Amino acid sequence: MNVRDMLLHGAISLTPSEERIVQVLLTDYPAAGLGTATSLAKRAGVSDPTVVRLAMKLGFEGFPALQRRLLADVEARLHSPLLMMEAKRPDMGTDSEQGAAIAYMHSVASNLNKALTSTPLASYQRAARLVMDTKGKVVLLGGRYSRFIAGMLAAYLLQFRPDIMHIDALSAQKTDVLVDLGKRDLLIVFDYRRYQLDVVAFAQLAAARRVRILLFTDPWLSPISEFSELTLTCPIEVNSPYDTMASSVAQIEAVIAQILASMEKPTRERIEELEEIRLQASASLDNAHLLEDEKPALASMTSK
Amino acid sequence: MNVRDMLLHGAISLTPSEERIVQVLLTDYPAAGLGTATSLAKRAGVSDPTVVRLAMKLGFEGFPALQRRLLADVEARLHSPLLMMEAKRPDMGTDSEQGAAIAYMHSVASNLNKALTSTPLASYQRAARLVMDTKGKVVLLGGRYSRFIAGMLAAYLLQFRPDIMHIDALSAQKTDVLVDLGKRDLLIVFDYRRYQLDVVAFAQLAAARRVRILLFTDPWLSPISEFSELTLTCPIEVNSPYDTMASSVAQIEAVIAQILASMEKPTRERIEELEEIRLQASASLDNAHLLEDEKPALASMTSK
DNA sequence: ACATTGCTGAAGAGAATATTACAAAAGTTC
DNA sequence: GAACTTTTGTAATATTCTCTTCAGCAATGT
Repeated sequence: MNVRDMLLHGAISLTPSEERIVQVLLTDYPAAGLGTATSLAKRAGVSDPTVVRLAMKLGFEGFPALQRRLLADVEARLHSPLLMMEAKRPDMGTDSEQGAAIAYMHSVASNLNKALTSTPLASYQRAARLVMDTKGKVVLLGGRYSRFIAGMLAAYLLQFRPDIMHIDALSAQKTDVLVDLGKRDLLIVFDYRRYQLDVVAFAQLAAARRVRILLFTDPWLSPISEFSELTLTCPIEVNSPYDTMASSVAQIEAVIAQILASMEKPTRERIEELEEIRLQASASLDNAHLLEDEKPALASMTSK
Repeated sequence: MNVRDMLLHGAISLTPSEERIVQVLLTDYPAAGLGTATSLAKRAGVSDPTVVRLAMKLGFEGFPALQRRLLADVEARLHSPLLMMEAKRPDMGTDSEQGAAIAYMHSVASNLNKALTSTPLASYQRAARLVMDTKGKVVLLGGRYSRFIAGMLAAYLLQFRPDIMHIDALSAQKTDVLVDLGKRDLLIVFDYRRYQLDVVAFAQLAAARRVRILLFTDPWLSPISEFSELTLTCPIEVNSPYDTMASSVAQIEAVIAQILASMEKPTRERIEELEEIRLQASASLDNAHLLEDEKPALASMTSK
């Protein structure tokens, strides 16, 4: 079993600091682990003994042992047939001209795959628990674009628990919200690169008030990560001047899925039923269609 | 210049022992050089000082310096998209119990792949043209969840053309907007299943006023498709009581990419520059971090 | 045959790194 | 809110690694 799988599916419970290390390691796997233990520690913002402890927790004799295993992985991967193909990759002409949209979709797909391999299950579990165990309010906040993601998550969460509050546009007055927040509350903040000053400032103020913080950001990490309780990262770079948010959306949906899974059966069933009913209600709305088309699965585009 | 090229095309004359080292290094590049100097020496059947001398001969300050350079190579090679795909491999029966989030992500990934193959390029091109050729206003509207996607698209479009208007919550008063709309205008509407009555109604009224309609919906088609000018579909079903919106997000981003691609160069460059500048501005925000590590590409977070 | 030059490895000094021990801080539980 | 457990970082220690010095060795030229 290679180290990546150990980190992703490992049955070991990780402490917050250890989780940060794992995150760094997975984001830049395995290179991040091939330097010294101290360099890895610094990158993860923890101390070197913590790195060593993690190595031992994983069953290695010490950090060098883990490193040797990583090296074996590198070797294996660099000799894989895929890499040979990679060497002579033509780079596709799809891009430049006409097929921009298709090229873009491909690029998003590979981005999503990266997301898949760089966030361990434990992070989702923690996020789910963090949200559901919070006794006080849950406040959501996002940046210029990411505020829409915050909104989505808020819309979902509303169905699971009370006291959800989405701060859409961050005006000066909105800072007043902070007055009512304390250590029993949770701030979920989305801050992807070109980290917004006002968002960071808000989070900082919240942190000062001991509000717990769940941060969604990119692998470069928003400054907020320094005082967040849990940070979930997600790759965002695609072949476009803009970053993609598709993976981020998938990520919050995954958190929702995790919450759903960790609920007691009765609760979950109630919600599923609720959703079922809504679906049927809407279906009856346009029965007409359903009667005409037996297999709508591939009907895609019509026009006039 | 990477180390391999230095070894291959380097203009340095090598002693026999050094040549053996180079050979080993090239045979198993770069893994052979990532351990200790002594281990490499042993593999080449020479002594460690010889390895050190070689490193210096190549212009490095010492063996660790050479090693750092090798690491950079690894990173570059391992981060190619192709290898990411290979690394993912689902395996595992993660599903049912604990791994809900991971299972969900996989499911989204396959959903996205489906999206990739089910919308022809032509649709994106038409959508792009429709948006950019509209002389009048562009109004965006979505349902309970999809209104966030509408918001995102609106946020992007605002940068490309004037007269963008996002109707967030659909109140009775908002219908008044219709008064000002006519056949020179465009309504972009998102309506995924459990098609919302009010959204459908609004679209219907718009259609009656000859407003052109661009519809984003699922393969089962919202009733709006009957009077829309162009319909883009996108699979949404995943293993969860809810539907995913990740692919929909990817889709609108793809439309943006297409718009960007079909712009005249000057316009596009202006926008790309704008984005560049924003990015740099935010980068300088945490320069402090980047200075510490030699390889900032992934250097990400330090603290305390 | 001898001297010169350059290559190489052994050994050890010095530096960097990993690890342990301990104490402070944070979180948890009653 | 106090006692407990857990987690984390600091500082000291132990280990490992790099690199320098030097002496032996081989090749080449005189």
